[in-house]
Amino acid sequence: MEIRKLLTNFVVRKKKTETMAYEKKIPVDLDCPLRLTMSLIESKWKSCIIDELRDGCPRRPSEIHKCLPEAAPRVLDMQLKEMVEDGLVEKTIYPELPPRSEYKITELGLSLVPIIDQMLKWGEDHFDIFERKYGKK
Amino acid sequence: MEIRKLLTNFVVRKKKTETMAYEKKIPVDLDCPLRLTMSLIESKWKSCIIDELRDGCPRRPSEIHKCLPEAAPRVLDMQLKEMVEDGLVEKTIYPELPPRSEYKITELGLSLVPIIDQMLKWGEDHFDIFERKYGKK
DNA sequence: CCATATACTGAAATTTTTTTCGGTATATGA
DNA sequence: TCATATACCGAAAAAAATTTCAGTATATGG
Repeated sequence: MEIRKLLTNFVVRKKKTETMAYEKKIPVDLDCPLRLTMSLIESKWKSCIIDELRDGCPRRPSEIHKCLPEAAPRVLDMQLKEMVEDGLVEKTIYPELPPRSEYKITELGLSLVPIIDQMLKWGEDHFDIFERKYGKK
Repeated sequence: MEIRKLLTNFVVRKKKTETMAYEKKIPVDLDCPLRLTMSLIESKWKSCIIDELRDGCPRRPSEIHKCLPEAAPRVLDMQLKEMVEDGLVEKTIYPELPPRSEYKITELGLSLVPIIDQMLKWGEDHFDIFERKYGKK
């Protein structure tokens, strides 16, 4: 019974992790418009990626990595992949060697920029409060 | 060496988990205004809590729980606690029995409402895309 | 031939977040 | 006396997200 439970958990976990690498189980939250929007951008780096690509210029993965050096490249890859699936970003693969690909923000992705902007502005306007509260390392 | 490493990890993990219940280790991300704003609202239910309290009326925890039945009560408690720490919400405890307390959005919390609104609107405007893409259970 | 740069991947480790469970306290009304 | 309602808490389990590691492929330049 105990072993069976452990085994089941292991299998489930394994499967989740596997699918996670390819596709989210529940990619977006359709229950509530607010959670829908949040679920598209709340991963650690997605809002930053949108901010990076907002000018409409295509970027190569290595450029994006350079701009967000704190993020593990693997995560950026995965989050970009999800954003492509969600239609926020489009990807072009050039059949060259060494390989080259580019990510470019879509119309849909651009429509999120005003939200990103407001969050940027809010962060700037209230930075001092939180620096006083949590700052100085 | 191996044991030492495991032990260290254990201690760190334990400590992290313990503090987590009381306070976040790095409560907000001060490195970037965008991540700062995100870090205040990106937890699963925080944006919904703000939306719940936006009218300025104080709410008792049990009312908030009722409005967000999908969230585990424990999480709402913890997220409310963090929001109080961050200054987005204020809490009043009435010295009565059975216990009574109320949460009310602050000025700072209210200043996030326009962002919440924009996300709500975006979610409504683009719901159909994602329902077509990911919907129908 | 060999190191390099590039984009990408699977697997596993680690960290963080969320959930579940079992408990605290005490006035009130049956 | 006893169940009820209320707000809350600690510990641990479970789930999810992130990071790290060790690889794949192949044209190009030394």
